[in-house]
Amino acid sequence: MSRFAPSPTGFVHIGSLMAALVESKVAHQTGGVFFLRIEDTDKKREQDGSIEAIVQNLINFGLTPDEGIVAIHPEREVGAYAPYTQSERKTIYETFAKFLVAQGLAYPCFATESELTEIRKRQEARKVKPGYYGEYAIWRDKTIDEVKAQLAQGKAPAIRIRAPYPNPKVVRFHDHIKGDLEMPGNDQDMVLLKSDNALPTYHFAHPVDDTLMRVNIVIRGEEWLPSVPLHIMIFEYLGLPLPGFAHIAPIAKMDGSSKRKLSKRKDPEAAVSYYHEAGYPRQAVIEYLLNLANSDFEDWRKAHPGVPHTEFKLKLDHMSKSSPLFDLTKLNDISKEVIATYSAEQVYEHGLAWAEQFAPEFAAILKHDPAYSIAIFNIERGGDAPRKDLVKWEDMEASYGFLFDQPFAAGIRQHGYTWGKIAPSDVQMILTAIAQSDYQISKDEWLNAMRAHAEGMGFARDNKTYKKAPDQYKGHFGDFMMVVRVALTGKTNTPDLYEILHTIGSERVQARFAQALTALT
RNA sequence: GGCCCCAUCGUCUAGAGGCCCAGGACAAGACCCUUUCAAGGUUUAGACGCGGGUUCGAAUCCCGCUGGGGUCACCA
Repeated sequence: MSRFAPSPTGFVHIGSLMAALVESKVAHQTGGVFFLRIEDTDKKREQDGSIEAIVQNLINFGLTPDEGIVAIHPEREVGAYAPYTQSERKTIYETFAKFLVAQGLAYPCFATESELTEIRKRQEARKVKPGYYGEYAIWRDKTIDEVKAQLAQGKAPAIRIRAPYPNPKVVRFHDHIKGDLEMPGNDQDMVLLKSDNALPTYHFAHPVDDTLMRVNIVIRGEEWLPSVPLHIMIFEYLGLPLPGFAHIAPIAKMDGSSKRKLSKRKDPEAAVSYYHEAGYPRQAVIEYLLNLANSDFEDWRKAHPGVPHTEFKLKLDHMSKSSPLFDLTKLNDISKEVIATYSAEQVYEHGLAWAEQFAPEFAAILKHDPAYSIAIFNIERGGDAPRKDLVKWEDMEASYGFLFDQPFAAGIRQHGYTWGKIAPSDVQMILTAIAQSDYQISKDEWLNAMRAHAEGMGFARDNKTYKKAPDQYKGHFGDFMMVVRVALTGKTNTPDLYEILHTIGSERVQARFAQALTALT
């Protein structure tokens, strides 16, 4: 049983997606349940619509939770341990807090914000460690009457834990990623329940909820590592069994000469939505993340082509202890490989889904004649050497748009034809000769026919021949074919010409040759 | 600054005392193939942060240093 427990701040970080991925995998490969719990105890930071965004992102990346908040609507909540939204669990936390107060393990604190900053200043002046502890914990040993007096004035207390001071015992625990760890025990009287709304802090909600919801492994970001002693203390005060822990190193990037955690403010690629918008197939993002999590994933992928990544067994103890640098180039490579495994139908389906959301005009073109679109995506696809030129759906129009009439026409209007070093008169000669030629023959026959044309017009039959005596030729066969390519596509780099010819059909072929010819005169 | 974590090619990493003058992938270079491009094939360059131990033997174990990161809230 594992959980993904984000707070609804309107932003899903790529590191969170990594955590959710690891959580879901670990739960599923041990026959457990992966659920989503919303940690909305800080009402100030909450953003409208962010719960929907979280669920949607999880669904987009194929990490739909089994329980908890599982869908946007209509039936949002599933599972036996509801509610899965912390603000709806208030009485539960209060009950646990009362239990602690009754035992003298927690106490009400009426310290104001200004008193707290005052304490901090004093600690700074004395050069002692900051915080609410020992002699600085001004409400630690107040009498019941003093508490009642505040209450009578209508003041609401925060509930703080009574930490052992000055000699907390050393905490030893095992982390499934980091290994055996030893840290000084907590001696700070941390807040359990907040004064303004009596909602719990993360530190308190985590032991309570994860126990009640039967979480047996807590997988979360490494930023929580320093507060593990506090958490363990709360579990012990409450008399609850400890879950397992696994702390994931954050994903970082280079900023000048220093490394830092991917930042929500500075780095667009920190947002999970970035990948969705750019049109990276979800499988590519997930496989990239899997590769960061367990680097032997790529060996597994090579050995098991076509097998869904859900079959891959993730090993927590193989995860890196240090922060990896995010590498967009590597993601692109993986994405290219992923798309290369897709059938033409799949490319059409995924590409269209992306375009409908982010490029509606191109979507309309794709949908106009689905069979034609699929035929286009079928060029150089399948077989042992599938074409690997598409990284993400965002690039689809640039790479394949010219095979559709409207984008082709628009491209010519914008850039015209780029004949390069071939003289216009030669271009005309080539096109005139080629325009009527038959291509309803095998590829080899067609290429031979083209080569014959090329040689007849003074082009070298191949690059090698040309290089031996460049002065004797107008160019080599490649130069000749480039003229055909540009006339047909308006571009200098395209997939295989023979396949293009057959895919776009003789009507378009004729029209395009004719258009190029008129453009010359 | 205190506490904690971490440290192998540019990047992600393999490596659990001899299998390692350190292996793979991405990126870079070269060559081959080739109707352009993208691929594909072959190939080159590229790392154990430093200093001490332990040991017949250390990338691997221990100590110190250095460097990087995280965290020190009534945010999560």
